[in-house]
Amino acid sequence: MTQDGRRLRGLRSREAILEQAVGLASVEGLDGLSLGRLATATGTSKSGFFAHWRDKEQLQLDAVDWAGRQWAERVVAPAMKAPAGVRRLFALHEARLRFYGEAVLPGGCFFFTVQAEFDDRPGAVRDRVARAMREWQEFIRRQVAQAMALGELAESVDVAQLAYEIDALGEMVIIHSRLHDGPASLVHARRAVLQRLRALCPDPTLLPED
Amino acid sequence: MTQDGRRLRGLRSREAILEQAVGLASVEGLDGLSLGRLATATGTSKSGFFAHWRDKEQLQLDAVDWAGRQWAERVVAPAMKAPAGVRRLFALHEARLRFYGEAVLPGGCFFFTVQAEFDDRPGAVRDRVARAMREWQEFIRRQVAQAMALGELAESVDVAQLAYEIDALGEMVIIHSRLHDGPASLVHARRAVLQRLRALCPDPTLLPED
DNA sequence: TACATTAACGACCGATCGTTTGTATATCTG
DNA sequence: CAGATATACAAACGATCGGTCGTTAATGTA
Repeated sequence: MTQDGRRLRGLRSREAILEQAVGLASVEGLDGLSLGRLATATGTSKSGFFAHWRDKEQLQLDAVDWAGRQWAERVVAPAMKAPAGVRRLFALHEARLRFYGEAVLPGGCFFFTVQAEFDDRPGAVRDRVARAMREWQEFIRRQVAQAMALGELAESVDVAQLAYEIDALGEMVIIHSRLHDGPASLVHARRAVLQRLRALCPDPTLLPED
Repeated sequence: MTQDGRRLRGLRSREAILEQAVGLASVEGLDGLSLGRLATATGTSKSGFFAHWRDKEQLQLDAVDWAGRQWAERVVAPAMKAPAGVRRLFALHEARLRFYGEAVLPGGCFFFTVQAEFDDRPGAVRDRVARAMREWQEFIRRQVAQAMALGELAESVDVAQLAYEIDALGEMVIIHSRLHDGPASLVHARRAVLQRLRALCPDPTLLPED
């Protein structure tokens, strides 16, 4: 298993295809994305895909995983550098907004598009997406709980409730920024969470003023 | 223009088709919805559509209008019965959650699905959807401004900011309730807005406690 | 009554969909 | 080196897509 030559080339093009697939799917969805257009975008042939994946659904499942890894690297990892507690919680929110603002994906957010697409459609893809989103929300809840354990959030805080609000305010940026106000919604989403955390934090100086 | 017989039958089936189209589109989107499946669902033939609409896009535009009227009747109108101010603002939020909770549309919310579908796709449908959503958000902002004018909200409130938060918390219910926690997200969304309004209202007794 | 309009249909069009098949070739394994 | 494996392709499959055409019958208008 020297993993080079033919094997390595296979892995490389596999990754390249998945990257393109995630980008395109962030715009038109995982089902809206057709193999023909994906082939054109990657400069390959439709039939070549079936050397890597049994059918379209397998490719979709791998695309979900790839997008999850990208999110972990570009959003979660940078935020984890901040000290645990409300600062890390807010860093997480800011990292997400930065990911959107920098237009890393042409459609803004892969998971948002795919959630809206599959939330009513049973199947393996929906299950995989749901699991990823559950893990993400569980992760936010852990950060909230940790901040509370550190005494950086009022004891009256409902963990699930606050986690829900932070996630909702972040996710809605996608729709609002693309359909109308553009960067203004980024500002709204940032301030909404910042003010909320400052109001609940016994030591507001841990967070920026505005 | 006696408006009966042939003419009336045309209007009736037109409305029936649009109702089906909005329901189906709330699940699979306006483009995801195919004319063949719409024909099956309405018990008519594909080609019959072209007696009512020039092409698929015209049907999509009318579907957007139809969904807007439904929203006005089933969400806005009931809320307007509440007295102006924070009570009407919260009634609006509750009416929306009721609309979702009662599953009036099989996909939960037509506009949510269609926004996610068209936010990156230029064209007449996108413009129509964007206009409808702008009007909706402008409407929420007017309710916030009115509540402030009535002295029912602290003067420090940023109108656009609060309106954004209320809308975001309401809209995110669709994804969360369908993909994982079900009715729990309805509770979260209700409490989030209720607590926010109570905190900003000089006379919290105007609003329910929980 | 005579004529135009309208709703609705079945049959069919070219394009595209996801997928299968067969083939050529480069790379690994023994 | 020999033989299995993996990458990638062109060509073609049946199904479905949005849309056109010609027709039929009921209704509206004169």
